[in-house]
Amino acid sequence: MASDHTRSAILAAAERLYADRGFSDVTLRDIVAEANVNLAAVNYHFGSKDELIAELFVTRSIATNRERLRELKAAEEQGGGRAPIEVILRALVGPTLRGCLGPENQRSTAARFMIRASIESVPPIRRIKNREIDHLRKFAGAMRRSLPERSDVDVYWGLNFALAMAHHTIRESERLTKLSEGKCDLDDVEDVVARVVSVATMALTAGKAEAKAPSRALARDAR
Amino acid sequence: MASDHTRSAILAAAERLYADRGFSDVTLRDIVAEANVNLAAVNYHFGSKDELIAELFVTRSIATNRERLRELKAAEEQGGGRAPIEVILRALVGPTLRGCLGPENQRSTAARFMIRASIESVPPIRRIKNREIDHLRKFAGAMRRSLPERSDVDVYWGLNFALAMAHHTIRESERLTKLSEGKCDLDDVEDVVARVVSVATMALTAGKAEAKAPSRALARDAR
DNA sequence: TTGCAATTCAAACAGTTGTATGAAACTATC
DNA sequence: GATAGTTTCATACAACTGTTTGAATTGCAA
Repeated sequence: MASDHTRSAILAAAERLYADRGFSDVTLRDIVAEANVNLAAVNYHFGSKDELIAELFVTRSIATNRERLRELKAAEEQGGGRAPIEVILRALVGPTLRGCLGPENQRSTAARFMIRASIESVPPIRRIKNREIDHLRKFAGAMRRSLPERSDVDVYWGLNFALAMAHHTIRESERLTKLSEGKCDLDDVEDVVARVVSVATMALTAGKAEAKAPSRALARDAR
Repeated sequence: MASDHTRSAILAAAERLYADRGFSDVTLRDIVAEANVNLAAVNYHFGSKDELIAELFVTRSIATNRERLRELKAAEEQGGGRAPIEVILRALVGPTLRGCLGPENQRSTAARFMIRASIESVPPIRRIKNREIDHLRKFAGAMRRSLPERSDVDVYWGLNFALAMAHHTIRESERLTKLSEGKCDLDDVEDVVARVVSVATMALTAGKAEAKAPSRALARDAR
């Protein structure tokens, strides 16, 4: 078999362009130009544009989920099946935040592509996306084990809010910087992670006896 | 001057279609079919597709902002220039949540259109969107007055997280319903508002002496 | 080297998009 | 009721989209 140079060049170029400019205004001609391959190569190697996008998404989805689950599993094993809620939340939002924020040059194309995918929702991705629910269910399970006294509804809402803060902060990072006139430092990723985890933890533990909401100072020093 | 029947039919049809299906896959031909007008009417009345979208967005943006500011102003006047943080947050996220969630038949096309606009970010809207920062600044100001002991950075982060929870919940309402197997009731809008406001309030008040985070029970009964 | 399959390539295709045109229909004023 | 200005209409246009085609080229096995 020949080297799949062309194939992987297309994948890399497509991911980069989609991450930078979104799905809606990146054409096959943009991709093949960036990859320095012929236009027909996309259909030859992937069948169609949609199948290219789908392959990209599936690959990255598996990788991201594996990374998140690795962190989660490590935490649960260390805690004998019950990880602290902060650690679970950190495993949930940390990888994505770290991949999408921080200094320009060390942002991950893969993470930014995944955020685009979660935002723009093109047909080929929407079709696959249902699987991610199974993935989130694993986190919901871990959170329930960590907070057995909490109702399921509250846990789901906490999970929802944690993802909300992480994704929205990534999506609107530019606006937040402008609004705060640079006072909110989006380059300090670990501070952002700490803030999101802190608020989500409060959301999940407030109103209970053992609600030990991490102080703001703690969140800020956690870097 | 003649009645602007055609003009407003186009605006209404466009808003409805954009709200339902997003900007990317609604064509001018879809719009004129829905509005029962001729294809050329759009360019005759608005100049171009982009100007149609821009007019739609500007109109709705002004209306939404006016409603939010009305609630905010009322609260501040009643409190002598200092509204409780919960009330400010409610004025910020309440109108949007109420317009986008709740029973199918009473959802507002306008609100759903605005959410689309905040999600998909097409060029004509992106150009205008900077004004919204000025609008958010007014809320940031009110929040600072309400929590004078809090640092600016914390206030901006709180504002960011409040919007995050509201918008993300709207965007991913379907997924949350599926994930929770219907346990999270997205039709109970006032409960959703209460949860978002409650968590955002905690985020803004935790770690301080007067931090009286509303109990979960309070949030749930606030409807 | 010869032969064959896999890959690349330029070119063309069919479909859709937003926009422009010029004639027709309407509306109001005198 | 003729006229001038506005609005509607069918139609055409040019640009762009993803995809297909068939010939050229390549790489490898016999």
